Amino acid sequence: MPPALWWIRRDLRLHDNPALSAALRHGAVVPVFVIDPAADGSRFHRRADRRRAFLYGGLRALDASLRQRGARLIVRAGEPLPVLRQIAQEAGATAIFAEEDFSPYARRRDAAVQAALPLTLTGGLTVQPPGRVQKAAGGPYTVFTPFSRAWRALPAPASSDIQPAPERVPFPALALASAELPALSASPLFPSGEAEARRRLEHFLEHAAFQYQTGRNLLGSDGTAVLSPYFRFGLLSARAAVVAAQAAAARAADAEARQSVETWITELIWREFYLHILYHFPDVLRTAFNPKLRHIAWRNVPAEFEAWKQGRTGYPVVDAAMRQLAETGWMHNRARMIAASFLVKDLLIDWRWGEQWFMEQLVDGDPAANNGGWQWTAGTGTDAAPYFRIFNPVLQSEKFDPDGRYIRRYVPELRSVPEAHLHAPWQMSPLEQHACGCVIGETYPAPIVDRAVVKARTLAAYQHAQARAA
DNA sequence: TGAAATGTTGGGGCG
DNA sequence: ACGCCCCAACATTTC
Repeated sequence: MPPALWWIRRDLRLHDNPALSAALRHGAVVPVFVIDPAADGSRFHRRADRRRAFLYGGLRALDASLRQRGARLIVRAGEPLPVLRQIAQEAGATAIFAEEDFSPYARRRDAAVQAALPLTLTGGLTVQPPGRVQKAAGGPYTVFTPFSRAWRALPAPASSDIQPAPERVPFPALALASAELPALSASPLFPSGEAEARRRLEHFLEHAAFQYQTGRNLLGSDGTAVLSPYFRFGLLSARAAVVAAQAAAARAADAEARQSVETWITELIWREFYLHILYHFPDVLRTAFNPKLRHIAWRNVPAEFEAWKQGRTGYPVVDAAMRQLAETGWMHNRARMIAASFLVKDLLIDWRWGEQWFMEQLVDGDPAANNGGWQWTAGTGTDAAPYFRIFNPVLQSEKFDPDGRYIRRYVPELRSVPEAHLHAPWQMSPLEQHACGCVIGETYPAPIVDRAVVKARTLAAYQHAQARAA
């Protein structure tokens, strides 16, 4: 049999990989990754070197695993179609297999390749592909709860559905050139690779998963799985994760622990929901899903946007969140909601500015999930938070960082502030400020907005937009 | 996966 | 014993 190309994009794994399995059934396999300047230069990925470093680390790990199995990864840079045509010719390949992706760019790219080359797209990015979860009357869901009900009503994946990593990957006896991956320094917090992803999943499902219901909201503790970067590049199969979580739920000690694991599965369904939404409504990347909220009179004050990005808003929990992002390339989910709500509802800055910044900074930055989260926060999206729902950063901080561990970890200027004042340090008297060495306006910024006025301002802007659209 | 204002209820202190 | 008030706790409403 002539060989097949396994075109790798965001499925950097050997286990449970339908594209790889299809290529293996075809014959010898040439694993290919194309460094695509159009994708790398796009609005969301242009400055995202941290994410790129994680991707390249994953490719190096994949190459090492492939070499243990008799194959290797071929890396080429250029436009996908001519590059694939060239490699297919060099290898004498008669088929190309790839995992289907659903962003508008990915769909355009794949359609162009498919028009010229024998490319077969497989599932694997999601447990349920778009189109499988449909309303009874037909058409896509736009509200999460019924979507999740329909998702759960479908036959659950079983452990027998999960393909283990192949023991050998037959590779043609050819000298195929491969480019060096650019050297980018990777974050020590997120060692890349399939093995690390699986270790994290196993560890989570043995411990934190059983207290996930409450633990996931506590900013200062390790209550979440921190798997998002691994899902982002398919170092972990969502289907394998669901099967493993179902097994964990079955061995849970009590109903509460079982419910916690189910809540984590619900988060995976949110991931699928937003991938489905992006597939059915690609315009969400450009404008609000809700047509009535497409023309909000944002204030968009550049200095305030800068303060938000740098974590210098004067609101400790917001600043801790933004500094966690800048320092580590990741942010706790609860913190994402708080920081995003502050940008949109308190500063009245266009949610797309925040979406863009998150995409530049996040190791796990994914257009579907990130856009879904921002539109949810802004109240412009599918199943969105109502526009009048405005987080109070002080209350959120008291509730979800009660001992201030999160704030103290990321905002060193506040480390010596007593717990009672940590969430709203501007309320300290001048005497108290000097006593703990934190002087508002000098060593730590004064709040950049007065929360007493933002609520009315934001409600007016949203109501005005709605009235104009009606 | 909100916050704040307003309304309701019921226990207990007190004259 | 009774009515009155206070107030915490909870429910409802509003944005």
